[in-house]
Amino acid sequence: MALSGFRDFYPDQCAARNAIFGTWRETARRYGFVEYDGPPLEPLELFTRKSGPEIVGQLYNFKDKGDREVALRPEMTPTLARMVTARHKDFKKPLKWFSIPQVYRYERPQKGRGREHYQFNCDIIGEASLEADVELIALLIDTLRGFGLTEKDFVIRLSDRQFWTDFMDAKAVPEDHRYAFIQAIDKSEREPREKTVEKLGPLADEVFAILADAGSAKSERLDTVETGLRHRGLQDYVKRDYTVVRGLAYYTGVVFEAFDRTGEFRAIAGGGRYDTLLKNLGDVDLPALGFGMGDMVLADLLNAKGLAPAGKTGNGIYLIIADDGYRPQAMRVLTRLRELGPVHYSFTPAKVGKQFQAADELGCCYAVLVDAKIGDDLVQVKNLKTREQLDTPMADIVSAFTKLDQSAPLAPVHPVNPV
RNA sequence: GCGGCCGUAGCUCAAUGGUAGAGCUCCAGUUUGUGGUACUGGCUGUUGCGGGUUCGAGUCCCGUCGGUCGCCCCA
Repeated sequence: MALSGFRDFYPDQCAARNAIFGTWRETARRYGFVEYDGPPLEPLELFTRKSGPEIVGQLYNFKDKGDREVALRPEMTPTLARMVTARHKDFKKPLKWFSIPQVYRYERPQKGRGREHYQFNCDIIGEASLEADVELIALLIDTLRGFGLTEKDFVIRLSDRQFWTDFMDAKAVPEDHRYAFIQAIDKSEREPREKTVEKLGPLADEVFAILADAGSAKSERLDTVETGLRHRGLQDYVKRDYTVVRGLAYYTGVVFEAFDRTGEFRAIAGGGRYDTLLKNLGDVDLPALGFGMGDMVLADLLNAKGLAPAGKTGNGIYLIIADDGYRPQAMRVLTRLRELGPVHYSFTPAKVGKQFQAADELGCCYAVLVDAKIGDDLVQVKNLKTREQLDTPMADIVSAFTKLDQSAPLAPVHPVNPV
């Protein structure tokens, strides 16, 4: 059995996972994002520098054989920051990069959360304009739409971290209370009101008024973002909600989280602007923003909506050897068929009926039968769905497939698990 | 780290404190070269593990390990 919190991917599950990856990649590329990757193992210090020593409790970390403190990456942003700051002069701004890393955390597994998952990361670096925020949120929306989800299924809750920073400035909240203040807002939905009131003190009434009526609080940034999304026809996918602050300390501007409308699942995705992070980590002053989306909550949601990508593996062509004496000639046919798509055949002599049954069970669309007629370079091609069959010279094999292809597309020529 | 629920065949589950079973899956057949159904046969268990109560424990009790859901946390 796999370690607690880790997953085995049997072929059907692997195909389903790869289908998710496929939609992620396709959508990112349509937005002009390019893919990058980094090492799964990093110096421990890379993560403590960004998040403080407390994070170690949630990491898979250890000493390697060279006595180096290392950790499996819990997130992609520090790696991205390192890669970008090291070579940022090699790249024209803004950078639009995405990645699908497997990330790890040492926590007790629960629904939608294991000790590893794949996280679709999209970041724009080197662009201060709010147009980038609009573009990134649009990409998030289109990604979810790419799975067949609609505005009835999910909503992006939009907020502005800077709004709260300005608010705390205006109310002269002392520096050492600000983290707790933000935390209290973050938890206000899940905690009893009295507890939040206690934490917020005299500002409680004002804060609750803002949370209850997002329209009462001014944010030009959110006005601009909402207008930009309206121009794209995406206004129904978002809702202003100042309770979203994101736990992370490093966000500086517009932040957002994607939730399913039923509230049954935890957040599907989250992100925002982190304009000062690259300067703090790498001493390169570049504005940046990004989001992350995990595969587990997404898969749970798609399952619940009946939108899970088909995990069926198989199909292709089954090569039937009518008599094992023709096996040598059949191998020549096999090589030719392999140019067209996935081909299966029996490794050992078997009755024709058995071979047809095997073809069936594998979900093959076509059978190609080799018998005595191979002496005249003829093979029998059969559509296993319609049961139609015909003899054809090997040279015309492709047109035979086409001829027998009634309604279904010529499945064998399409890859089964596109990645 | 804390709490609820659950551990019986590969899977889903039965079995009043009294000889551990079924369905599905898998494998092999149903006589000679055309498949999904049907039929026949076969494989698989230290009932998670360790103690205790009892004439007798899959069943009751204690512990432990594992799973799952939630809390904490969420970078």
